[in-house]
Amino acid sequence: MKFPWLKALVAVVDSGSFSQAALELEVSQSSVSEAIVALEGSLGAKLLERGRFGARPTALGIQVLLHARVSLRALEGIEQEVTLAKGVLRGKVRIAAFRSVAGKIITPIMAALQAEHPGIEIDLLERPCNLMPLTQMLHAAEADMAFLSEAQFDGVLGWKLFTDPHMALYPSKWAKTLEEVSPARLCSKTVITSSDGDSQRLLQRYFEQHGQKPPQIVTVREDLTMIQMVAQGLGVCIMPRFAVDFVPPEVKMLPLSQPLERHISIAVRQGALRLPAVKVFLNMLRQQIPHSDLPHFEVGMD
Amino acid sequence: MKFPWLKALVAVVDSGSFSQAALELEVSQSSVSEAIVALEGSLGAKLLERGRFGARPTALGIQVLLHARVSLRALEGIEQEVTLAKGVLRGKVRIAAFRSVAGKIITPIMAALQAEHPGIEIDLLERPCNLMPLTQMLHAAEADMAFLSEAQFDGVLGWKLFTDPHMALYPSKWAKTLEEVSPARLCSKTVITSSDGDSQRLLQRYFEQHGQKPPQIVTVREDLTMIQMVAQGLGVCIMPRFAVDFVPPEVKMLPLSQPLERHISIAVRQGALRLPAVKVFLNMLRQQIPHSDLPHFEVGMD
DNA sequence: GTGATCTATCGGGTTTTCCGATAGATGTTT
DNA sequence: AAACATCTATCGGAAAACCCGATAGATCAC
Repeated sequence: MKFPWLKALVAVVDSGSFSQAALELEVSQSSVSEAIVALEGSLGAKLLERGRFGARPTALGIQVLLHARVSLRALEGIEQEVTLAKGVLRGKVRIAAFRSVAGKIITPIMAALQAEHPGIEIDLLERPCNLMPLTQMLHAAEADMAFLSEAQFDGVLGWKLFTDPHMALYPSKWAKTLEEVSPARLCSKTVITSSDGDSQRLLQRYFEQHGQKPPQIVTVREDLTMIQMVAQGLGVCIMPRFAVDFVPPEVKMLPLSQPLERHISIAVRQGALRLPAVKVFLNMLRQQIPHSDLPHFEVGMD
Repeated sequence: MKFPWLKALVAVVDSGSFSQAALELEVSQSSVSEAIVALEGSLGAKLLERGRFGARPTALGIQVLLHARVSLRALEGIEQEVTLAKGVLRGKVRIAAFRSVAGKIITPIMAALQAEHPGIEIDLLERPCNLMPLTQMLHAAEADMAFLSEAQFDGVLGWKLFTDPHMALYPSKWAKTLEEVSPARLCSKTVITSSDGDSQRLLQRYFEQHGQKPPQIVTVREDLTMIQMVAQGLGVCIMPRFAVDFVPPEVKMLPLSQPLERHISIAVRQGALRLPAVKVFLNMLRQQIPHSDLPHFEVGMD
């Protein structure tokens, strides 16, 4: 088993083709091809399905890839550990997050990190959080950390950061005196919510729980579009407060009388908790968010 | 970074010397030396302290080792995955356990495993459970699983298997009619317990909790010796029922009126949960122990 | 001092790795 | 149908890595 073989495998799967992988790895295409052939030969099994389209992993390839990623990531951990011992910390941190978190939490941390540890590079893997549970990216070792919108860590380490209440965005003209919005009142309106995330599912449950027949729910992708729809009087938008960053005067943000909350949490791939860069990131995060459950991590030798 | 370098590093640290490592790896001593020199050179840091004694890791070396173990173990995972896909499962499983568990739980599983998956090899790392928390061996990737005597998983995955009540071993002649033993009664006797495990600490707390001044506590290493001491009338022995496998007629086993229990659990290094062999082991364990919290693990592609 | 037991280094044979060039395979466009 | 675009596979050769045996150097025990 040779290290470059695994790097090639991962690069090919990530980029979708041998030639693309070669570019990313900055080696020749023949090298990549030979590496894969050697790897498959040494294992005695086919890992990639090739074709005109490029290459994709076989069922076995997917399983192997998982271990390969772990192995390679651990090697990066070695380098991080060494550079840390020399005084500067350098290394990559891969974070899976959905948009609102990506923008509001991670950006300031990136800035702070830039100042304090310029060697740390953040790979932000932005994914809609309904597509596939972000925790799965941890299991597959595709990411080191994942922000979740629920405090459900299936089998991975995680901590709750804060609770984020959903708010109602009402057209101002409908809500001159209104101070809060009851489920019953919402039912009579068209409800607009994000198609990202699992707001839609949450809302369904919300109305069921409060004994209301769900109103018409429209899902929209862009936050700005949703708000503009509200401004036009097309309906009421329900979205997490944290995801709202601007409301025009035609729109009024109101709390729900029956709260609907999500719990923003962070989950960590256990192996990643050994990486100095990850520990530093988590410490920054903890500093950024008061009252979270996050403990402090000792970075360096223990 | 080359894998043989890491293999050499791990072997050297595990065996304590370059030459010993060479024997274990079945390569020449010069190879090992060259590998370590190359590794240190490529990292630009010293990882091993050499001397007449052999070699031991520097502070940095210990950190690096941790990642190295993870990386290599993941490689084994690749091979396991491939052989599994070919129909037979082969691979090593490293288990940290204390003696009573080692004997009574693991042995039958080994037998069953032998029959069903003869390719699986079990590395039993038997440690007294008071010396260092076995969970630490998981963090260091020295073991894949660890049996614990408490359901305290600090940061690692784990499940409770069963609760194990402590029993009193009384000289039969003192206990003709006695059916159970109260803390008060114990106080008047010399109490004998194991020096392995944390029975001693448990007992201290036990007496404090039940408002008794602790009696004289003698700790002994060998279970048989303890029982023989009881048979001789030298005192009363308190030990977990699970650790008792034979009592002579001169000794009577009695329950405690105020229960003192330990919770036998199993903890898994998260990365290890990806290894097919580990999943198979856990499934066997689950089968062996009814009513545990252990879930079933799907082995194979998912 | 002698010997035992370590690690480090050197020279050389074998294998691996990597590259550029090129062949083969397979759809797409003209 | 021919030419093209875009993949992966293979070949020959240069450079590098790997591994070994032999041997040098260091350090402690006696």
